[in-house]
Amino acid sequence: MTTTTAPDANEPLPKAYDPSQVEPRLYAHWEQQGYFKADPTPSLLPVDDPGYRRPYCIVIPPPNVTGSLHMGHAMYVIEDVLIRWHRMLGDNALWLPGVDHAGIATQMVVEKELARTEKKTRHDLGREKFLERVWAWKQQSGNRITTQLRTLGFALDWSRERFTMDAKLSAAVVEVFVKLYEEGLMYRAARLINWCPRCRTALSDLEVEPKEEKGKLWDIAYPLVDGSGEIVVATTRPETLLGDTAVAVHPGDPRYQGWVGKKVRLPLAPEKRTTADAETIGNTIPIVGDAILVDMAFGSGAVKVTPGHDFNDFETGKRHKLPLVNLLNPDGTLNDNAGAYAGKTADAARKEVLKALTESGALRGEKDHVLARGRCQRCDTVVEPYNSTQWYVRAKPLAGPAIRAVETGRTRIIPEGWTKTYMHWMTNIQDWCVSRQLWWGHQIPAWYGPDNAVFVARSEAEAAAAAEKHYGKLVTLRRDDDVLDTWFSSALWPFTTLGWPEKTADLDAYYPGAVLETGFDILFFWVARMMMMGIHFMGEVPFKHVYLHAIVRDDKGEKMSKVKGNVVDPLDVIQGATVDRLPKAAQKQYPEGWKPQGADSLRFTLASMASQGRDIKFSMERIEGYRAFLNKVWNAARFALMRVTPGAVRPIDDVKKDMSPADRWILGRLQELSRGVNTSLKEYRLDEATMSIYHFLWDELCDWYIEMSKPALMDTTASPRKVACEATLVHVLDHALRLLHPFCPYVTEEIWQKLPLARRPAETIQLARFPTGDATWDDPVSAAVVGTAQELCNAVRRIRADVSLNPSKKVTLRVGCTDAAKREVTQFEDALKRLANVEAIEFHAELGADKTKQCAMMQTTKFQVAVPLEGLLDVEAEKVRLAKELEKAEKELAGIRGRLDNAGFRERAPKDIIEKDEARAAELNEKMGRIRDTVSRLN
RNA sequence: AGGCGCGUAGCUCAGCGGUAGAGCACUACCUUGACACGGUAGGGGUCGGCGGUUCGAGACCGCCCGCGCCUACCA
Repeated sequence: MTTTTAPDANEPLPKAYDPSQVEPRLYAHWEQQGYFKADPTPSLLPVDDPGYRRPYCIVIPPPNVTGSLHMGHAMYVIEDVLIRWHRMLGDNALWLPGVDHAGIATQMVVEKELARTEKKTRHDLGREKFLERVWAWKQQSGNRITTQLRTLGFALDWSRERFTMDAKLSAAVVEVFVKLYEEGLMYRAARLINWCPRCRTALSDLEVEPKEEKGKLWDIAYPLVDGSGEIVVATTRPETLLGDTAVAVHPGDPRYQGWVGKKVRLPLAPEKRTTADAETIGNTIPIVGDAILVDMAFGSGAVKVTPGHDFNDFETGKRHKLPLVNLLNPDGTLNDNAGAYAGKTADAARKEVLKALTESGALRGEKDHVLARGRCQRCDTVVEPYNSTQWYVRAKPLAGPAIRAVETGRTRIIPEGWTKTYMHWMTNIQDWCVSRQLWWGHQIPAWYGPDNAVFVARSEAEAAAAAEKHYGKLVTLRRDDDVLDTWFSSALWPFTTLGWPEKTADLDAYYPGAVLETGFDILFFWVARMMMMGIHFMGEVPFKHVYLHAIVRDDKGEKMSKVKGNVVDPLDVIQGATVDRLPKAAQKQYPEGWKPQGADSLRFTLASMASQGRDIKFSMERIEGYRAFLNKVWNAARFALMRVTPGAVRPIDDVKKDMSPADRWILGRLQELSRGVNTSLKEYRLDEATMSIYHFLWDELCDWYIEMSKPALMDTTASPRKVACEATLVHVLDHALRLLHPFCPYVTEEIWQKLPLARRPAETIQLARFPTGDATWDDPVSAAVVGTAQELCNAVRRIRADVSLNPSKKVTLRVGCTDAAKREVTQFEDALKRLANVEAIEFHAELGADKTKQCAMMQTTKFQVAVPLEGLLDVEAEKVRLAKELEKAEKELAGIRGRLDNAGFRERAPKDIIEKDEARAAELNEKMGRIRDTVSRLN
């Protein structure tokens, strides 16, 4: 295996950058060298100790252990950028990797597999054998995720990799459960929950997705028992009438004055129904008055009340002490309370109920109605409100401190707009149902005695001891079958991963984390709950910042999902993919499949799109564009390595006196860039940072600095100017690569290792200091000089293009300008000749008529530029061209004039704005005068 | 129903009180000794609509239209 990071410096770089030749080799080397491994020791020293290093910790949002990364996960690049940036700043950075057991999702996958291959259910196997299968599945597929994370180049400390079901983390979950129980924050209660009949488990509110569908609203007449009339109720679920235990009307409704207290007979309902309290009731139910449930204006103003199968009705039932009739079996079929309909599914029962009601004449109307039904987030099955006994976390006492932590700024949410959403949810928080009727997960540490007395304990032995004390004798205990919601263990992730409940050095050094970075879609699921648990168990917030990034969508803006078939595997982008692996929509556009783009291109693209909006649309075109950018950077380095004298260059401080204005300018720009990148990163503006790096490297370094430096670099002897130029070029590349490194670790490391640096500050670029800007290199004077040269160069190029002069044809230049401008420009004469392909430059104070004859002319702020065309000049075309220039200037001047002529503007606008406008107006006037002059000479 | 967000060049998106920007795409010319994954130049926008604040408004305020998301409810 090749592990060298310092390939032979004499070996020229390949002409084009090929990530596949670089990335796997470098990652293996980095990991082997332990560059990602963190050590808490320096952060445990006193802050004023010279060895102290500020901790900077991010725990990864754990992906599903048996899943596979999709483009959304590739957004981890944000965390990698932050970690690499802080490590280079000298902070003690830890990025802690790990995976999550993903209870329902994983169990479902294994159950499906079991059904497919062996035609068995988990019950056929039994709990123990089934769990063995899941663990085997986890072993088998668990590596895929970590391989993907490595391929993306992430600087994760693999020595600290965690899994939510590790023994230690599982023990921590039990510890939290027991503590919450002891504090009265964990309780068991019977109430309606969301039940997925397919998964056969309870779900939390957040795991239910309401989806609109077309349905019907039926009117059904219930006859009064005393025969004095009937009451018509409306319902979207007629079959639930079998579970009705009352009809509610508004107490103030004139239509029903005196009806409250009367009884109606439920059509179709069996004569004996068993309530949740194991009492038997019949099929006559009372009319109750309820102002909360009933809206007089809706329908008939009378509502059937089904406490067993509707959340509002459940509350109504409590208010009026109504019995609760459960109609459902756990699999969603109707039970004996449904009488003749027992054993049928709800849908089948509905049809029959409607038929029977029609026949009896009780059905009074039917109309179309749009309603939203909750569906299981995992399997899309319609979720039923279902009465059952579950474990709950009392949320309000935990939410209070989590609200205050954000109010007081101990945790800051970025972008700020999400703060309001967080507050709103926290303020209206409901108790959290945490038990799930699954097998894969953390089994609830509760044991039940013969009389169902509950013993919550850290172990079976502890529970047995408590039971013995309670009963005064040994009894057989039965453990709670259920497991905890996956998000319950995820909520503990920021501290259990660091060793809690043990007091570890990691916990001391790295808690609270610096930032929690994730998609906004799990703000409630995860972020809010980590806040509550972190504060409660650690006494301190789990992280100082919460950065919520936008969601990656496909190129049409749709959320990526397996169902839609638009999921993109980041590895397919990095390594390339055959056409059959592409999303359907992309197959037409890329019939040959995807070419490999490399991890750096993907990383840079995602970082550049990580703006503060809500959507990130996946775009292959942009990735291709940034691959071209990295190739450009590669070639700039290739050029430098080919041109620079072999051996180490001098440090820039040694050659300062020999530097050209271009050298000083690019060094000044580098400082400005360094400051800008740090500022942007501090505010999580990765998009801004990538844009400024891109602009610097391509537009300023490649297009101007390198081009301007070529004459000096081509010197055959080691002239002072050449030495200074080489030092500058290598220094700028060194530092620009460091700035780019957090985004593109591979290409930057590969190039950096080959640079002939004066001083190599570290064995890897990821441990080199991140540039923060050194103001002593700021040089506005040189910047102005370069600006002047660019102005002249641009004018010549523009003339060439405008008169369609072959770019390869050399021209002579006549320039009219002040002595000062001439002095500036002559410092770049060689470079200018190259850049504009000019043979010779004649300077004049003023270009008179004799000098502009047969010339194409251009007037810039500082220069009159004339290109002699000896008989080639098309006078008419030239007139048109100049007229266009004139028009452009006139338009600009008109705008400024409009402002300057406005009395209000002159009175109220700041002075510097007015002065700027006046100066520009004067410039434009001068320019226009010269253009008019030129035009008149053409005639 | 309430909340949030978005609507700027063909596409994707920055800008958020002082002369309309970038990338990609497009057009013309160019195999100049790092790079055709390149170079040079260029075209293209009454910044969703209507009002208001201001000397000045994509930018701030109000209303409206369109799209998206979240929360809650809909017998």
